[in-house]
Amino acid sequence: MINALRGMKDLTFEESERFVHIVTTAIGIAKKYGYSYIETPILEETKLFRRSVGESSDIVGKEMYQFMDKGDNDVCMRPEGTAGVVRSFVQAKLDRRQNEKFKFYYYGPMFRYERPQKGRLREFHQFGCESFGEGSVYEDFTIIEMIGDIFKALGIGYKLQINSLGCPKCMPPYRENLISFLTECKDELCEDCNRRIDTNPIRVLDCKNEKCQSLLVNSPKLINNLCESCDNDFNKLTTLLQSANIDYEVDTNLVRGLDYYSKTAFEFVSDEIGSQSAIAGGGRYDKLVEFLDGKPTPAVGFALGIERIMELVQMPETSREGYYLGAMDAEAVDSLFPLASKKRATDKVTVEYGAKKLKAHLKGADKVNARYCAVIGEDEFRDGTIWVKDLVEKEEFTIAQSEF
RNA sequence: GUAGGCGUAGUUCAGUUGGUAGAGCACCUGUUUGUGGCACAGGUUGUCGCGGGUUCGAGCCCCGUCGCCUACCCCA
Repeated sequence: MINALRGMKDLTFEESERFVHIVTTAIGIAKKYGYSYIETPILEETKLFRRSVGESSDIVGKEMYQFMDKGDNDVCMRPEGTAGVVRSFVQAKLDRRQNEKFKFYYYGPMFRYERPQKGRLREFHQFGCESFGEGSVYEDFTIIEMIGDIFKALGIGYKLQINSLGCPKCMPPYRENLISFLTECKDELCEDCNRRIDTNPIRVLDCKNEKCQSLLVNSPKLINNLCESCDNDFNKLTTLLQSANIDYEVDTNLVRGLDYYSKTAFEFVSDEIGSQSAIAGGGRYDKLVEFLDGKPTPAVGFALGIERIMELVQMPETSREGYYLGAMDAEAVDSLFPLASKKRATDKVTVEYGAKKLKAHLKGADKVNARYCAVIGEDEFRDGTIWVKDLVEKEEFTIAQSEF
């Protein structure tokens, strides 16, 4: 027997229904916010992710599904969605159309070569949105509000954490500041953090090590060292969230795992799904379009993890629906098909091809959760009629096949 | 990559100090020759993950291996 690869899952029945429910709910809301669908390839040149996601991230450092294809191209299964959308945006020269806004939503599989655990798969699915050309913090607010709408529509509880990562004006001086702080207490920090001081000092902030965290209480906070523009935007964002009654907490240690974020960063978390608690994350990435050879274009985006959300949504109980058609004698089976074709114009129809006893048909109708069980037996076949039973109201009647 | 837990029927699981495997659910049949869900009665289903070792004898003990889960790391 051949099994699915490690960290990859098949979805069927109730699970696949839930998956589709999440995607269609998110699409409906994204459309109301003016987003249109973008489909980009799953396979991209590896350097796209090296340049956008960043060499220092774990995603690029050790989690990429990367290989050489038959044409000797260095390619990679996308580990996240934003890079491909931005690449597409630049390739279509939409960056040249300054003053225009572009809003895209996407969904599909992402791949990261990690150890699977609860809420973490090697192939997983994200729904995401990217908004280009709008530098206003109102757009950051609107995108957070939209995610809130999606979770509300799905009936999911969450906590929202926000932070500002600053911009090229205020981040570098802060970074230097932080490095000197970290260097001073270097000996007491964990091994990983010592490595991070050189590779990505910002990441020390969200180290899970308790001792590190206790030392970091006194570390300089970026939120207190923002430039005027970043500070104004962050304050505006919190004001907007408050007036919209969206609860949030400022998490000064919230650092997104991808290098391209600046200014607003946010994460939606749930405490009901194990240690992989982020159900959505995103932020502003005003410099990424330039990094990928486009004209400077501000942008904000987010992605939500469909499998993680699947753990949280309850589907309404399915009710009986449609028709089950069967015959009790082999020669009557043929006459089911025109009836099925006709009914399918408006209803769900299941046809049983085998001749069976009435009892077996009734059970069959139960099994496919049909509302009506319709059977042609000996009498009905002779008379050109069909027997129909409403399995909910327990009413039954026999009508001409032409009236079915 | 590291650590812990678990692999027995379609499924959820039990299986004593080692004596050639069991239950619920599901499925099939019947009680009812044309009336479902409920009830009752019967019935089918296993390379005990795989390979080796110890033993008269291994689901159980030992070694190895593969897989799954959880956690670290990191992230959606």
